[in-house]
Amino acid sequence: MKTAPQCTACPTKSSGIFGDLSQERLELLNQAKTTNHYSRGQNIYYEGNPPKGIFCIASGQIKVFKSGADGKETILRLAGPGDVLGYRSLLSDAEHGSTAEVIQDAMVCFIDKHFIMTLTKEDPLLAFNVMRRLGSELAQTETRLSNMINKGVRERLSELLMVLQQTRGKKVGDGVEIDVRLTRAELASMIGATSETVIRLLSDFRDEGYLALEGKRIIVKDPVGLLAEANIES
Amino acid sequence: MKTAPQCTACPTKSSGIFGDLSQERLELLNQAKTTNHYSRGQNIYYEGNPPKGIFCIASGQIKVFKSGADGKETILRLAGPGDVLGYRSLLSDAEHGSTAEVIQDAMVCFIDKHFIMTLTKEDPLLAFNVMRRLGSELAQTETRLSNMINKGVRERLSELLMVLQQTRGKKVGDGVEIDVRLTRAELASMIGATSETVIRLLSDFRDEGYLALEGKRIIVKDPVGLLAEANIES
DNA sequence: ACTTCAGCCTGATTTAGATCATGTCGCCCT
DNA sequence: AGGGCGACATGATCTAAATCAGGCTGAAGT
Repeated sequence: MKTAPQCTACPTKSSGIFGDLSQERLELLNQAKTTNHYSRGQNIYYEGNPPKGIFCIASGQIKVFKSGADGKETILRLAGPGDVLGYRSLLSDAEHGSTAEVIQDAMVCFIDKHFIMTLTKEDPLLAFNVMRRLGSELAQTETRLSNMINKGVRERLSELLMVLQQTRGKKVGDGVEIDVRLTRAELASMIGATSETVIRLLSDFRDEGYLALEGKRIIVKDPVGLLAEANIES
Repeated sequence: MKTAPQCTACPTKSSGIFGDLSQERLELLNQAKTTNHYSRGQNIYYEGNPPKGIFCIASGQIKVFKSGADGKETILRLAGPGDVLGYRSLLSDAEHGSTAEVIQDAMVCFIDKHFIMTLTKEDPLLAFNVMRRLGSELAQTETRLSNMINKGVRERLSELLMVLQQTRGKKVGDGVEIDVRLTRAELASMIGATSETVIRLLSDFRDEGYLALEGKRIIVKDPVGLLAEANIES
């Protein structure tokens, strides 16, 4: 059991929604939060559960997904350090519309519903940060929806790889490694495809020199070529 | 030219985001807004334009859509009286990610960017209403995304018809008429399908007794049967 | 060490829905 | 009245990607 982290010294403070909080409020938040460690495979909350508060990710990686009728899951987004989970359901006070599962061991702070709601009402800047986040998630989801409709799997996969490379990339000798361990099935469920199709396309991309595949590692070697495949408009 | 409407007496006040505004603030808003009439086919704003403010719909129907590479459009949502357009782009101060086009003659009030931002900062309840709306739009879009991935066109169409029937339904003698005039192509672009497929499925639904089709009118006669087709989980 | 099992990979087959082609109907415009 | 046009309709193909069916590999468990 590690010592509990301090919000006042949280490395994700500036990138999260609490970056603009005053010192006193941050101290209050620090008192109010509780911290938990989760390991790969554990769930933070489940689709259908009533929301009890929000989760602020200090470290690790989490996938947020919906389960369809036949159990097939659709990954809505990945969340890492600085991201906040569960505020959407809180606003409408409806049950969670998705499940959050840890894919890389994580440290996550929990903030009670009542506390965060009060804090948000008192602090317009916090409210604005939340709005901005919701807005940007909405924009992203709308783009994905549009991509689902008028792009093929190949384009969607290359776009996903580009995004992952930018947001989760780690420079290695001969390229940029995607630094989240995702199975092919998970990649597939982020773009609405099957694992077989993703496997085939990854091999194609490797054969075409865009990627190197070393087991679970994916290293992007030719981002420019890959981007061209994605065929992004605007 | 009709006389300009008064926010203080706006019939959509309670359903819109300004329902909780104080009398004084509402009066300020009333001074600040400008009102425009648009007829079918006119655009309120275009994808790629910088946002200048928000649009509050007093009457009429508007479709909000994204255009794909080949010009194929994806309708993101329909907006009617009480709905507000354009605040998403305002928050991130990015260009509009979609186009808004009038499909039924509309009266729309425009509120300047600076004014609405200030108002939102001053009024936590307004901020909350905006957040709630963003949250519910996000939830809806996430559900649509998930449906795109693990449901067939038939299920998506019946779900859409159920939603339209509930949100835009008008009771008629032998059922509920969907009271927005949408072309088959527009229906198609709301569920990621082609107009041909939608035409075929509508005929099927009619043959199966769920609907009556009279030209452009769609009358839902058996919502229970239709709902069963939609196969909605949870 | 052997078994098990999940993740990966590859090939063959199937299919939902797109695309293409063609025709009809009602509506607006000279 | 005729011509043009956009929406609706229906049949015939085509195809991207799912599904099905194996088989391989490496890590975990007994």
